[in-house]
Amino acid sequence: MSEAHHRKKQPEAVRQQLLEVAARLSRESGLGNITLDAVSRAAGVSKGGLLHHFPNKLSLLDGLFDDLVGRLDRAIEAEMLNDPVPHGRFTRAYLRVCFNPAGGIEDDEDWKALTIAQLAEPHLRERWRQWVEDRNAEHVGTDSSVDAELVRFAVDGLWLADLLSSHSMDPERRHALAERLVQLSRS
Amino acid sequence: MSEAHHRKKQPEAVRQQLLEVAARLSRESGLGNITLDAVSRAAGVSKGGLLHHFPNKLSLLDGLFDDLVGRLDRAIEAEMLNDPVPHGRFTRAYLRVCFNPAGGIEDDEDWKALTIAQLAEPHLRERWRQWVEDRNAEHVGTDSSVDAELVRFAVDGLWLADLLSSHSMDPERRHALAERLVQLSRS
DNA sequence: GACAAGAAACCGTCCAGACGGTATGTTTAA
DNA sequence: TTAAACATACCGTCTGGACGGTTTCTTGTC
Repeated sequence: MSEAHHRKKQPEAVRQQLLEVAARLSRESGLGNITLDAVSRAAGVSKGGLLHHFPNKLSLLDGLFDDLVGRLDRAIEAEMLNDPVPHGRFTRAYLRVCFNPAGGIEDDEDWKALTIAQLAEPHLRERWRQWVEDRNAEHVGTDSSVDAELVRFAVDGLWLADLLSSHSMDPERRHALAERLVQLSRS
Repeated sequence: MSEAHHRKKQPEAVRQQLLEVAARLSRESGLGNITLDAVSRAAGVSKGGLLHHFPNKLSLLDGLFDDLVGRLDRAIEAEMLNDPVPHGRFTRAYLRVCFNPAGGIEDDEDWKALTIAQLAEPHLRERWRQWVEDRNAEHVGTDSSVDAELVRFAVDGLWLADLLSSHSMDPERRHALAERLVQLSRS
């Protein structure tokens, strides 16, 4: 008859907590190396409790993906609402969300490392592929120019560099680069 | 008294075979999920044999990294020898090596997936970070302009897109993009 | 509003298999 | 003969997850 057993039930909070802990642990030791034991322990939940929310390990990883993509989608959508120019709108929103340190998405460092970890898992890489494909198809009318594509590639590259580099880039240079990319997205 | 025991000894070939198999398996199931058993079995070597070449799992992963970076360095260096213009030379070589399907590096698909997998492993991510930093420092005199940096970012982004997309990009568009990037590297 | 009754949200235990690694033997090459 | 290049057997630990309980929440009924 443990104390934990008697605490108030708060399924959504526990679920979120599990996802956050899993994300943090995967940053420290790699997504493939996290264990249900470690996640549940660090989240203050029994393994049975974890397995109640995510019936197996794969579904936990999928949950991580869904959560991340959901936040990303919402952040992009919010940015797009502030942009009156249709042409290249999605590309600019993508740029701003990925570019800004903590712009639109919380846990900036965390979610980058998490994304990379997901790209390494073949199953989740396929889901990312699908996401990119869907986004491109969705905005094919406004964001399919060569320039727009180039901008998005550069954003991805800088995103990668951000993840790798220990010290962030020179802010001024960073800003200049961002301006230039925005300009390219309008051409 | 197994057959394998009696075959001719060829340590270097076995070592290379182990690395290749490990790379292939990591593409199929993720780098963190490969096992010594699976690698040794698929390579036609006993686990003891594998552990003779790589005393533990970490050293196998490091070996994978060393091998990949070595090939990358050699391919880049070869490209640089063909380029008479000093300014932006490293960036163009980087571009050509990463851009060309199977240009300079064999097993094109394999090594891309492997790189991503390595970026997911914190320990190897640090080693990649060091590599990038060293290359940038080495060519700081010729390849540190904003444009050069932008080109390298775009290359990384396209490299990522290549990895994700099932069907490769339209060759014509790809070529146009490459031309443009080369041009940018000269400015 | 009371109250049964089922569903949902957990907990604690246990286990079969997998995994990394060791210890030791055997064969080949120098 | 010696060292390197393998093979075989085995061990301790870890891990996913199945399972049966216990508590809280929700819902329908009166």
